[in-house]
Amino acid sequence: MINYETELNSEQYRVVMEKGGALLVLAGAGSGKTRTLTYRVARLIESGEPAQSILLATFTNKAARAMLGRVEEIAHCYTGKITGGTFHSIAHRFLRQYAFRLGYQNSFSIADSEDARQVIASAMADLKIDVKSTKFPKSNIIAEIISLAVNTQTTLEEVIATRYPFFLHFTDEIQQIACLYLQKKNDLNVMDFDDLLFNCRRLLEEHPDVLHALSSRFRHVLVDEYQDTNIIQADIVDMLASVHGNLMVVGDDSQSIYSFRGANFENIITFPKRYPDCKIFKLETNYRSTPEILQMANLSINNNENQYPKALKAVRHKGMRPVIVVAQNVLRQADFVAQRVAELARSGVPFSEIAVLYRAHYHSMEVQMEFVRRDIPFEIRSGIRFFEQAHIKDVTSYMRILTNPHDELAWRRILMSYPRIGKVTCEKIWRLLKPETNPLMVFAQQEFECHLPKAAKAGAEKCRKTLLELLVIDRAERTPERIISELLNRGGYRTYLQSVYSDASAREEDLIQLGQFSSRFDSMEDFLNELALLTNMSHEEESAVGTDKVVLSTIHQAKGLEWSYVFLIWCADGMIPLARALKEEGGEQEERRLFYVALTRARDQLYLSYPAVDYSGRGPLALAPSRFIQEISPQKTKDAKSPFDQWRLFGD
DNA sequence: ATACGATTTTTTTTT
DNA sequence: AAAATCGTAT
Repeated sequence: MINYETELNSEQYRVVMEKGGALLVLAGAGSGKTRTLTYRVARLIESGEPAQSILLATFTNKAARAMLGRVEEIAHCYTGKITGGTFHSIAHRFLRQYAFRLGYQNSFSIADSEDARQVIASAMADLKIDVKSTKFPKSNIIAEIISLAVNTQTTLEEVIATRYPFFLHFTDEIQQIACLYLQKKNDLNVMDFDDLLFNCRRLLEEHPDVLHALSSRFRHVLVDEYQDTNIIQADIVDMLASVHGNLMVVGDDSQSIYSFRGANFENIITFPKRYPDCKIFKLETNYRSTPEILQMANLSINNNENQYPKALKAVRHKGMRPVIVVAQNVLRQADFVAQRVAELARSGVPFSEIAVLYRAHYHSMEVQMEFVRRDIPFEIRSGIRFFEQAHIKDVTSYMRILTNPHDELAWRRILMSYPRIGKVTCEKIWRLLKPETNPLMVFAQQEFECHLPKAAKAGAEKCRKTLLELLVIDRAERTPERIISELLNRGGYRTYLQSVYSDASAREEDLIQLGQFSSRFDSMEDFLNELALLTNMSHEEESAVGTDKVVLSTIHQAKGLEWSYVFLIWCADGMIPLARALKEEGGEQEERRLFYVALTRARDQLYLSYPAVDYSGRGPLALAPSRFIQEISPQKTKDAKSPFDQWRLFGD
């Protein structure tokens, strides 16, 4: 039995023990939000609620795994039957079962952002839009526009008018592209990330029997990070909780930082209007940070309007005031961070207690180089995600062809990786293969080559041979692991890697790891289906417990995490807030929330640094401190009440 | 006409 | 670092 009263404070205890109904929990940063959610799930299980009747939506799959793992520890139970994960992965699970009700084949595959971009690019090519002479937006921008329209449930025109007004005169063309994109996705039997959510809602809306089945099943629906949900996600939640009405949403409107992908913190603001009988709880005791860090964070976020009034109380003892570090230039900034990290490490601080945060991935370059130079171990949590790297996509494309020979996107990728096969030849080949019942078998025949242009024959033959190597493997032994080893050893992929990349051996290591990782899945189909929704290997997370590394991360990816020592670099105006983000409506407030999230990650010490001069552009550019620092600065310097100290690093 | 390699530009944030 | 662009070779 868990002793809830001693494990939780009174605020948390009330939330955990509350019977049910609509519950809104406003949880400030560091107030034990995850703990509360975890104990509530444990309590539900302990009080006899069957695991399969609980749904827990979190912001990352990792968070769901961590929470459920913790529930198992404290409640000594099995949580495998709890439906947990991101909205995308939950929606995916429902759709695997019911996609045919929406006119999809249940074997639909998921297009990640790169796939989506490529389909859009091909739609643009079909429509003969000349990108060059007219300054027409690139395919990734079009993808963004289309995605935003879905996620905010507005028209394309509105999205363009509010966020991309300089493309208004292209509205017609963009509409055509969107239309063709929709059609192409249907032809390909794929859903992009947005379709997962949109179709999930459509499923519940249009099929009352499915809605009834699912909403009867989920007696308790819990949602974490509710401030970062969009309209579709909120609708899905409302519908899933409609039978039993036990819906608990947890969030902090001050930490809403995902409006760029359609998140709308109105969801959390208007929750009491949608559920007039809801009970509101506040967790406002901060256990994480020193009073000094918290004071600075509170001071900053108070400059925002339209938020729930909050008063985060610190319980920790006095600590060090946050420090603003003005460095002469970018290199000095990196030098400072590395120097300080080394000092901390020498005084016995584990590297894993330190994080370097920044607004945009490319801000981390100099620090990375300095860490390498000084042999400081670090782990980067931003930039290209593991599963989006070229070599990972290459080998999984072979697997996709094997499991589904009609997977056009996979064929394209594979074919174009061979010499003298480019866009045009690839299309020619696919035109021949598409109508076949089994394109793979046709391609594997030697006679197929007679249809091809001379130049492409050698490449196509090589490709055919590689595929044959894979086809002769016994069906039972056709695991991702086996396929990877065949590709490397007999399929010539190792040679290919070496010829294209300078870091071929590191990529090969990745592939071996990928093979091992895949063994957690029941089948290759499962593995491939889940792949698009994964960001990094959970393998790494577990090994990370034992490894001692400094974390380098964007602020976005640092959400929900904490460290004893936090460095926030590039705190110059224009970098945070990012100049580009300020152009959006409400951009400054969102950037301020981002700043708030960054500050509240720190437990003991917080360093905010910026270079006084930036040499990366054309000519030197003098930088001012972030407006978020200026607006909380005291009028007089060296004011005893200043929320921070200031150091200047100049000269040699 | 196509494919490819050298050169230039351009970086927000993510499921 | 990766993508877009441009000129050259096939």
